[in-house]
Amino acid sequence: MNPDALRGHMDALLLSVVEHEPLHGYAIIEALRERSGGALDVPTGTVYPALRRLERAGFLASEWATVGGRKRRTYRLTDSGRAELAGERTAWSSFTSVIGRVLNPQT
Amino acid sequence: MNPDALRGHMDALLLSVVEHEPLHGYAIIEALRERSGGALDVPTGTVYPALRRLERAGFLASEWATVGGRKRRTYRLTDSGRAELAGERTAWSSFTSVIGRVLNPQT
DNA sequence: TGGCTACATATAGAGAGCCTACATGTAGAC
DNA sequence: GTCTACATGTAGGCTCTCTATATGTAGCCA
Repeated sequence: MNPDALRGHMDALLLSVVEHEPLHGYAIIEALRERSGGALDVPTGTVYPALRRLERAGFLASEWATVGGRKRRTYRLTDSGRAELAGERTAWSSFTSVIGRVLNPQT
Repeated sequence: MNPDALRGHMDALLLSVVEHEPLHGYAIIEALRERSGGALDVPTGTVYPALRRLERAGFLASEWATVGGRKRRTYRLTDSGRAELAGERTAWSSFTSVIGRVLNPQT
């Protein structure tokens, strides 16, 4: 998967993966890999800064937990994040529609 | 349309628009606008450098023409570009499939 | 005891592409 | 004489994703 293709869609992916259950960074990466059938293997250098950015934006909230001696920062979706995710889904839908129409026009 | 969303897809858009007829930069911008129903309004500062990049890559070839006293640089798809476009279409298809599955998983 | 793997987070710096803003020029309408 | 449409191009900035590196715990195995 070409990294550039993900530009501007990473936020939606991250928000959607914590929609129904709070997850920590490492688990988020695994969830993305599983949901995509292995196609998405996002490096930690992408995910951790992105999560912090989304928290700064108010879409996520985090708290520390210690599980089995290991520290985790667990992220959950805020109300604002939930609204954002809905908007991202709509945007994704119209995005694919527009690009699809240009790429494969039925003449 | 969020500019970042287009990242990595611009090449496919440009190649697809000159697939069946050579066009010059200005006309390419108009064609993108028309094919997208007005949703895509790509600035010249994006298109002209991108076209040059695609020519350097061997996917497009250009020649100058003068029409009505105005100079145009007309771009046509090369054989290599045609192959690239086919690849981009396949990549687009799998890209939307993967992101769509993550964004809206049917549980 | 030492080494390896899985788990877990984080930052610095590079790379690349799309954008804004600006520069330049012709043709035609009013 | 001014404005709009047509037409191309560059410089610099912005932002996101990636690679590479750093740090540390827990558990397994030899």
